[in-house]
Amino acid sequence: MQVMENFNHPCGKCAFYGESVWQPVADGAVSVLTRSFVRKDLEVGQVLFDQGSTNRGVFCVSRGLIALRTHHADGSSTLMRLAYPGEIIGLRAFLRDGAHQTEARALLGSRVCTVARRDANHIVQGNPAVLTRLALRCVEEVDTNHERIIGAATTSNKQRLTGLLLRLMENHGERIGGQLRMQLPLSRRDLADLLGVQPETLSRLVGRLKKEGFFSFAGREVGIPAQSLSAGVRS
Amino acid sequence: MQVMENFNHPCGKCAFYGESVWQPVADGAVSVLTRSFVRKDLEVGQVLFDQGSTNRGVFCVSRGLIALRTHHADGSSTLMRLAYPGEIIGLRAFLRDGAHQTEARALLGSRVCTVARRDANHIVQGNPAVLTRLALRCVEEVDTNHERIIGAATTSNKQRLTGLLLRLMENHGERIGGQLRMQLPLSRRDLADLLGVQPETLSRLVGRLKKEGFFSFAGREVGIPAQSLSAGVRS
DNA sequence: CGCTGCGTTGAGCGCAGTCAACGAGCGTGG
DNA sequence: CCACGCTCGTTGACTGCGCTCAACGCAGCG
Repeated sequence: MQVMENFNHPCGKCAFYGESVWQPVADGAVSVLTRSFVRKDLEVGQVLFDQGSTNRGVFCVSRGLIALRTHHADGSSTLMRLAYPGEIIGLRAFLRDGAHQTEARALLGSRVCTVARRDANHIVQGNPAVLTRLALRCVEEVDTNHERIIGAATTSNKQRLTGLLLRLMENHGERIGGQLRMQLPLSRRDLADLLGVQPETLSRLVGRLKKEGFFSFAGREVGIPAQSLSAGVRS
Repeated sequence: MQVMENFNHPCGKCAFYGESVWQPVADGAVSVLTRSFVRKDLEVGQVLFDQGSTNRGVFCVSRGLIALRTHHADGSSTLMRLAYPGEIIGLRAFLRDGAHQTEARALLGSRVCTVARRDANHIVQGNPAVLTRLALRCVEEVDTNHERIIGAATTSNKQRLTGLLLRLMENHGERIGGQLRMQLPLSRRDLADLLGVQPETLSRLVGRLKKEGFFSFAGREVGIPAQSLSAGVRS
């Protein structure tokens, strides 16, 4: 059995310790890590970092849900990514030592663990295994983007909305009677942004799904038959 | 003035030596690098690696143009990326030590330099600066994907085709009289794939651009007024 | 009370997907 | 040599979806 706790390590009690990018840190470096390790709780809607701001460290989501959004010159915005617990955010800006391309905002009450830039750099230089893990996170991000690009090119908006709702249901759904129900963590506008369509179009897509009967909608409440998810739906 | 050549280093005579991911390799490690360094010339249409094949090393484009394409279960495919000289390909599969998600095929006569997987791993472990450069390449890939996703969500197909043609013109255009001309390295189908539209739609987009007068098309020959590119067109 | 943001609905329209047909170019094989 | 099949690219006709503008209901809040 794998060691799942390490009481000296700041991530030692985290549910994602095994996959933590800081897990390889050991010995003397642990004290450097602990020194600059900050847990920060975020209210719904609170901003962790702004688009264009300079990176202040490596951020790891510990609890809740963070939206990464880029704002465009014309005032519109695109929701690029949802970051769940265990995921790293702001990684690109950290690695290139530059400005954040996205804004990070809490969609739910959240906790984010930060390792300050200076110390994170120091640790990374002394421990290549950490850099390896960071690079792998980056690779995963490319994978996610590829899936999104391919999805946009090969599947209809209705299909993509269905897939998105099922994925959200996996993370936020609870069984209530014969139904799986969730409170959507996203506004309609955010859902539209994720699919790359206009809010009006999203509203019509939702209407079509509702009419087809599988999904039920009431505001941000969404429900589906309870056994649907276990039936091999891909994340 | 920066040192642009290093006769001991296998990349020493390459035009992209300064930015090479192997540039930090020095001393004894250079011999390891040199030992497993292979230059391979590719004919038009030749495949460097297949989708699903296991990674054999780190590939760097030295000359020509490589298309990275993913094939889908239904037989269709999506052109994910064009790799120009100086760019690394197959990086994700190398970092995660897994199968390639894309097929790499030469669109022009090309040269690709390969460092075999085993030695590349060895070098990376002994030299964190190399891993840092690899991670930065990965970050750039995420940036490119973000631009593509944002472009798809915020601009029309006609605009995106225009932008794509201008970028291609920067790389392949030659001044002939009062015109900038190029031979497109891509088929119509590939252009359509890059934009995420059907071939018929691409044909009509080309037709519309031709009618508007700025671009001229004759098969794969494309021309624009010569002064257009210097006028601050963004890549 | 009016303001603002969110979400929905309706009308109109342009564009992209789909299916089909066709021509040009090219290599193969009789 | 021509016939044939093939890929590539274009064009036409049709359909339906998504964008745009507009109006409206609703809730929260000053």
